[in-house]
Amino acid sequence: MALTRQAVLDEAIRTLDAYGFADLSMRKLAAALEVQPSALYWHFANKQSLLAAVATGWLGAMPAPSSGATWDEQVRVWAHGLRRAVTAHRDGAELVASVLAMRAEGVDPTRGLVAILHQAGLRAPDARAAAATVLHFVMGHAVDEQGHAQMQAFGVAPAGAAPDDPDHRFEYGLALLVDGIRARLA
Amino acid sequence: MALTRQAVLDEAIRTLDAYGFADLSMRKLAAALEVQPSALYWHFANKQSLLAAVATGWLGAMPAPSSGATWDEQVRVWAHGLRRAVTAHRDGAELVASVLAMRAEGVDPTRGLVAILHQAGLRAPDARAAAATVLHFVMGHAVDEQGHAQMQAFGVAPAGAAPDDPDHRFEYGLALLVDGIRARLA
DNA sequence: ACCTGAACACCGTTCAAGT
DNA sequence: ACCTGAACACCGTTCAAGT
Repeated sequence: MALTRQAVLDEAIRTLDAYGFADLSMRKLAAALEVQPSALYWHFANKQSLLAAVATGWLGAMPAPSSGATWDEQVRVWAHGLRRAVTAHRDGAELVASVLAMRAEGVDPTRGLVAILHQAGLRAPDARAAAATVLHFVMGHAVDEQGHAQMQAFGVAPAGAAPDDPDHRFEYGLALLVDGIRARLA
Repeated sequence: MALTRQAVLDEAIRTLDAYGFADLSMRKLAAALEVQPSALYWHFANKQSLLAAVATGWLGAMPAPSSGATWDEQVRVWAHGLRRAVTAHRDGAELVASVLAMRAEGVDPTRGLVAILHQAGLRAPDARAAAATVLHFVMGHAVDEQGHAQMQAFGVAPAGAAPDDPDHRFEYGLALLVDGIRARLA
């Protein structure tokens, strides 16, 4: 069976789930596919574009904004959708964050949110700034949450007190952002 | 002259400024110090603890909260202080973000901010959640800003329209967060 | 068109041995 | 105490050559 672009992507996600982002290498991936490392470079220009393709797949599965709801409900749905999309796989948030950091062509989950905020009444530049703020919050939270889960899984629990519930922290931060946006609409 | 812990740290920052975070390796650093790579492991347990020490140095230089001001002004000063601290050197935000992600012992810039927010009237768990929200915003923005500056420096300008001013985006996001916190105090 | 084989230029880290 | 030398177990990527 010929090696397919999609087969590489699927195996990359399996390798990610099995070994984590730090240990997701082209060589490990090639070994899992029973192929030489160099074979991967026929299907992808380099590792970054492979990771970008993985991230694009996840982000493309985000739910479209439901135009029937109020702007604040739409913002909440968008934020939860992004969080779900990037935390569905081990170290997914870290992978997506790394892809966003290198600004891969056309990988911008923010577009839908900008439209929502503009529709709500924010000027275009303000809508972009507010959307970036929400994006940074969701990604930062997701990376933090997954990294923390990873520590516990390896039994490296930090010495301090019991940490706060991630779900509660997420809801609190999101509510705070929504209130901040509301203040700028009035 | 004997190799000193501080000398290693200083040279690490110089190497960072010269080559960027991705190309900051223990071997390059050793070469710059005219020493074998293994010599560094006498002074630091591993690369992560060296990076943690660099980040700790930067974060330790953040201005202490000025207790004479209103809470919102203190939050603004804290956010600007963190942004300055992590963007002072090339890829500084990325380095600090990576250190925060691995939860190095005692590297938590959030302590001062939590105190400010608790003093302002937020319950302790809410103060921690709000502080984390501000932290994620500042770090996300700083990583984004420095990554973008890097692209331009290498002449890889993206095709789209002219990007918004980072300073404006930062001020807007910060004002939004402050308003959101205010809404939860009332 | 699609993949192998072999190489190039790197990594972080360990550890015996030297001084 | 502090560093060298040499090794171990890896990386991403390129490229001629095979089929």
